[in-house]
Amino acid sequence: MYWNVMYIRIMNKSTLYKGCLEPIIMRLLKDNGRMYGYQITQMVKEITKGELQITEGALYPLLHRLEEQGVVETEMENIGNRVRKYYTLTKAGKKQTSIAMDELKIFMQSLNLIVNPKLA
Amino acid sequence: MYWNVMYIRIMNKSTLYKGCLEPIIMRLLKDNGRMYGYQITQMVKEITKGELQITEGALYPLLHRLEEQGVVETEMENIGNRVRKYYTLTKAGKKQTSIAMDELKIFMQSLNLIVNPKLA
DNA sequence: TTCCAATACATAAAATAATTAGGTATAAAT
DNA sequence: ATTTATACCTAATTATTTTATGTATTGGAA
Repeated sequence: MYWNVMYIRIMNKSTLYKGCLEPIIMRLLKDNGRMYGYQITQMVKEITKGELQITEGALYPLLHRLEEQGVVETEMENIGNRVRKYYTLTKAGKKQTSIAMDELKIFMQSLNLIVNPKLA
Repeated sequence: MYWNVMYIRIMNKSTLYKGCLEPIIMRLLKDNGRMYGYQITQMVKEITKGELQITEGALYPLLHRLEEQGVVETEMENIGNRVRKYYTLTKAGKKQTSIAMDELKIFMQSLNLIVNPKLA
């Protein structure tokens, strides 16, 4: 017999990172090589001390899109009775990640110029 | 007689700042007191050396929403035969801007923790 | 040993926020 | 004279995310 359990989800502390999610994930994959979805959400939460929390509804469709586009490739791994789906950057994906990181840095610098105009 | 002229618009160098536009505008209004729409687009372009370019389609509806919400108030000014619409933060708007700036800073720090994990 | 929380995947509807593409008009520069 | 810059605006579309689901296994606490 199976009972569906409701979980309360408090995931969005900020809506600021629209558009930044993709480069964030690419960066993590670049640093850590091989990751699965749930691991990505946990690592982001840990690194940012809970400030950035990725919702599954944003993450999984994005990962699937990146796979479609050839940015990442996947392999399944059986953990007991459960299946994990690991994601790795492809060669093309690594190139794209470098470009994305350059763009992200420029964006962050630009943001900083606006928020901290004195430090220009 | 009137001829409609087509302008070529190249405005989006990055789609990263979705969600950041509102705090950016609030920050500029806090720093500069009284600004009109076009001036905001030009200042952002100038400060960021052309990296961030706000489209009018994003800016004006956002400014109107901020006015509706009581974050900003407006006054018209006649410049020759033309009308300028100046925006100023309300008292409530200034408070909200402080909060938005705190959030933005935390967001930027979080981004930095992900992009520069060694500097943690 | 039963229940809850955590792990682990996924999708669909709705909301949000931007781009793209138009429209109108004045003033300055070429 | 014509183009570019200034200055406002809106609507349709696109993109991205939240919210709300659904399914299922595993580990720990009561």
